[in-house]
Amino acid sequence: MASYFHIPSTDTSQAKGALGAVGPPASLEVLATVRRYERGQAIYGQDDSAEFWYRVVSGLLRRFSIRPSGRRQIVDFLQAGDFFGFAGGDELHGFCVEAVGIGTVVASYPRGRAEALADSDPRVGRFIRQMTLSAINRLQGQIRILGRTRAPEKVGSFLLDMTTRFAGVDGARLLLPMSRYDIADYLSLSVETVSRAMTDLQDRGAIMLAGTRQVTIVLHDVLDDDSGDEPLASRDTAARTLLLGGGPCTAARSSPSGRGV
Amino acid sequence: MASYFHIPSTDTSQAKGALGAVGPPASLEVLATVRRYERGQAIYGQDDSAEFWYRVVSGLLRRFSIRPSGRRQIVDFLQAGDFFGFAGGDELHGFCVEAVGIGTVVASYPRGRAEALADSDPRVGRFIRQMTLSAINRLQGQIRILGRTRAPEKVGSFLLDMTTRFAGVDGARLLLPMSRYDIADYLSLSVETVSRAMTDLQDRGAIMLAGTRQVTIVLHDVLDDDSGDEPLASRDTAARTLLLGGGPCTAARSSPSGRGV
DNA sequence: CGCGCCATTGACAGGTGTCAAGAAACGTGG
DNA sequence: CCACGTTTCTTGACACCTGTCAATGGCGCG
Repeated sequence: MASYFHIPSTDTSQAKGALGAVGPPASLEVLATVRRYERGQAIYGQDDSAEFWYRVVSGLLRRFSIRPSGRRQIVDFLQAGDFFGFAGGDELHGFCVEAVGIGTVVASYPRGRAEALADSDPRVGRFIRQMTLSAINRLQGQIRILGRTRAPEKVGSFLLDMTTRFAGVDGARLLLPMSRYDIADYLSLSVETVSRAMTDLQDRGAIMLAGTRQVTIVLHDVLDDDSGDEPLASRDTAARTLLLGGGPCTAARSSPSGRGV
Repeated sequence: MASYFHIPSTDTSQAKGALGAVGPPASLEVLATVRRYERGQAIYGQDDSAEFWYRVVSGLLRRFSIRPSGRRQIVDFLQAGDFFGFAGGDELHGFCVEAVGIGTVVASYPRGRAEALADSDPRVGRFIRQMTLSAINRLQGQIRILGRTRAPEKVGSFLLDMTTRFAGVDGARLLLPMSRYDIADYLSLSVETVSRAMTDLQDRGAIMLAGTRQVTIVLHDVLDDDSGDEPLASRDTAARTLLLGGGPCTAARSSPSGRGV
C-alpha cells in the first residue's frame, strides 16, 4: 500500500476467481485516473451521473442502495480487479459505492472514451465483456445466497462464497474484510441473526471462529447444505419439475459455482 | 404466433423496457437458428456445455437451478428480446432454461462465431454489451426484490417489476404469464405465502385480482413500501450510514429503476 | 364425470425481527 | 500504561411472520 498514485495495476495479493485474474489492456489503462479513498468514503452516490467506469485497484468496496425505510441493501462487494460503474444505458447509477476499509484505491475511466476504445480495440471490447460477465456471476451468486430460506444457510453459503474470493494462503482460512453489519445488509438479515447464525455454525462444528473476523471452514457440506436435515423442501415443486420439466435439470449439483447466464 | 420458423425478429408486441427495444444487428442475425419449444421443455440443462448464445423471439422462459434439497430457484424470467446463455468463461451453464408456456420461440447463435463477430463488428460488440447490461439490470432487480424481508413486500415489488416488463396496453393492468409456483420459486417463498400475500395486498386495496393471472395495480406506493407502517427498520444501520457514510447516499429514492452497476 | 393441476385458506410449530442489555474490540487522550 | 468513549459483537426474551401439513374449491381436459 505504499505508492498510492502510480502503477495502477491490479493488486493480486488476494486470491481471485479464475476470471478476473487477467488485467485490463494497456490501451484502456492509459485512460485511468487513480485515487485513494478513506473508510466509508463514497466513490459515487445513488443519483450521480454515470460518467465513469471504475476498477478496484486494492481494498474493498460495497455497492448498495438505501430504501425509503432507511434500510441499506448491499448489492455487491467489490475487490481488487473488479469493474463497476457501467450503467445500464441511462445516465444514473442507482446505487452508491463506498470504501469499506481504509486505503482503498480505485481507478476511473472516462465513459465515452472507454466505450469508443471498446469499439476500436477488440481486446478492450472482449475485456469489457469479461468484466460484465464476472459482474453477472457475482450477482447470480448473491441471488443464490439470498434464495436460501434460513439464516444459517445464508451465512454458510456466504462464507463459502467469500472463501472463493477472499481466501488467505490456505483455502480453509478466511479473513472477513467486512463487519457483521455489512454481512447483515448483504444477506438481508438483522445483525443479531447473523451473529446467532455464526455461533450456530460454530456449535455444529461447521466453522471455527478466531476473534470476529477470522473464520476457518471445517465442514464444507454443512455450509452448503440447504436441506434442513430431513425434510426436503418444496416437494410439490420438485415433483412437478421431475414430471414436467424433463431433461437434465432434474439432477442436483454438488459444488456451487455461479457460472453462465 | 403464426410463423414459427421464419423472420426471427423480436416480437415486440409486449411492452419492453427502454433497453431491449432495439434488435440485434443483421450481421449477427444471419447466424441464428430458430426453434420452437413446448411448455416445460428445456432449452438447455444445468450441466450442458455453453456452445450457444440464445435470444427469446417470443414467449417466456425461466432460468433456474435445482438445489440438492430438491428446491427449485428461479433466477430469471426471460421474454422476447432477452439474451441468455453467454456463460462466464468456462464451459458450463450452471443453470437450466425452460419454456414457461407453449409456443415459445428461441433463436440460437454459435458461440464461437458470435464472439468472433463481436470482435470484428463494433455494432455486434456494442449490442452484446447492451444485452449483458440488461441482464445485469434484471438480476439487480431481483436482488432488490429478494432483499425485502416480508412476503407482501416481495410480492408487491415483484408485481411492480413485472408491470414494467409485461404490462398490457394500459400501464396498470398486468397479465401474469407464470404460475404461483413460478412466482414462489422466484421470490424464495412457499406457494401458500405467495397466495396469502396476494390476498393481503388485495384486502389492503393495493391491487385488484381478476381471476388468478390478471392483476390491476391500484396503489403503487403500497406495493413499493418496505416500511412496515411505522417502524423504520434497521435504525442502527441507517443511523450509522447517515453518520459515517456521508455523500448523497443518504437520500432515499422513490422510484425503483434498477440501473447501473 | 373423473382426473390432474392450480389456487386458496386454516392450524400449528419453528425461525427471525425487534427491543434490550451486556461483553468485547478499538481508538483516543490523559 | 491505563482510563474512557465509541463501535462492534453477542446473547436473551418475546411477538410476529413464514413454512409445513392438511383440506377445499376452481379450472381445463380427456
